[in-house]
Amino acid sequence: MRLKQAVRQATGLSCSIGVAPNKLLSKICSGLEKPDGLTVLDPVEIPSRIWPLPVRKINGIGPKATDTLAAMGIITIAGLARAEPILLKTHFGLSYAEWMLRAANGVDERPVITRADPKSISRETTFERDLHPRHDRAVLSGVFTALCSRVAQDLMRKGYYCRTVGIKLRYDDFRTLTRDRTLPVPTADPAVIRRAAGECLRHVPLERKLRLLGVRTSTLTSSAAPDTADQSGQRELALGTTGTGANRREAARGN
DNA sequence: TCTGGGGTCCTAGGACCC
DNA sequence: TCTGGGGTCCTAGGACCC
Repeated sequence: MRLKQAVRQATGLSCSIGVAPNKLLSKICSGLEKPDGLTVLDPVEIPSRIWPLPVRKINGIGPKATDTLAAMGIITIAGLARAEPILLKTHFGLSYAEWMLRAANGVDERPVITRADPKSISRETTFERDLHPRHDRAVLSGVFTALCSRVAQDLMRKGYYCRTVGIKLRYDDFRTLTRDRTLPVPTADPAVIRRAAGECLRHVPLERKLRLLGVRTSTLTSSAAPDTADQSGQRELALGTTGTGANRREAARGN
């Protein structure tokens, strides 16, 4: 209640809170008495308060899994908790099936983490009208370069370098595809990112109109350990002589 | 309920290494 | 020289979340 008061004082907003033995149950509980709710769950109440809920309430079970479960006759969390493990496994694979069963039984051992480094940084945009790769080439090229610049700015502002650069395309029929390339050396340089993204673009069909274009960077390292151009040359050489997989593959591709 | 812009995690195949 | 097992990295796509 003090937390709710503090939020209201700081923001003027109400909030709903779930107090439970773990993150999974807290998340479910936080939604049970919206708006301005405060739900406290004792583990012994799992059968009475959690099991009657639809499976969709579990954070991690989305539209697809909900549909598949419904087709198996499983609607509630109770039904999921009782489900035959082998049956779940055939539909969802071992690890997701095991996770589902644990979740349905209120088991969740994940630690609370309040801060984590990002895994990827990206920018994307949907056009006001679908653009054709050939007829609207100039516009697309400008947008593409701008996206690369914004991603590079984001990287620099947040203090990261990326080693993998990728693109995302959505066609006018809503099909989405991605391509990515991994660089030998981490970078936050807009020109290097633009070149790598352009390379990705060459490996994609460009006959249809495009609805969306995006640029993504991943395999991030923090600013603590960037390679300067000079050092990277030496590092390349050293890797070449010791023979890591990555370096040999680069060599095989003619880099 | 749909769309948009940002993310995370998982799976799977291929290439390559020891 | 070949085969096999175990492992990593890269790439692509899908499900899911806010």
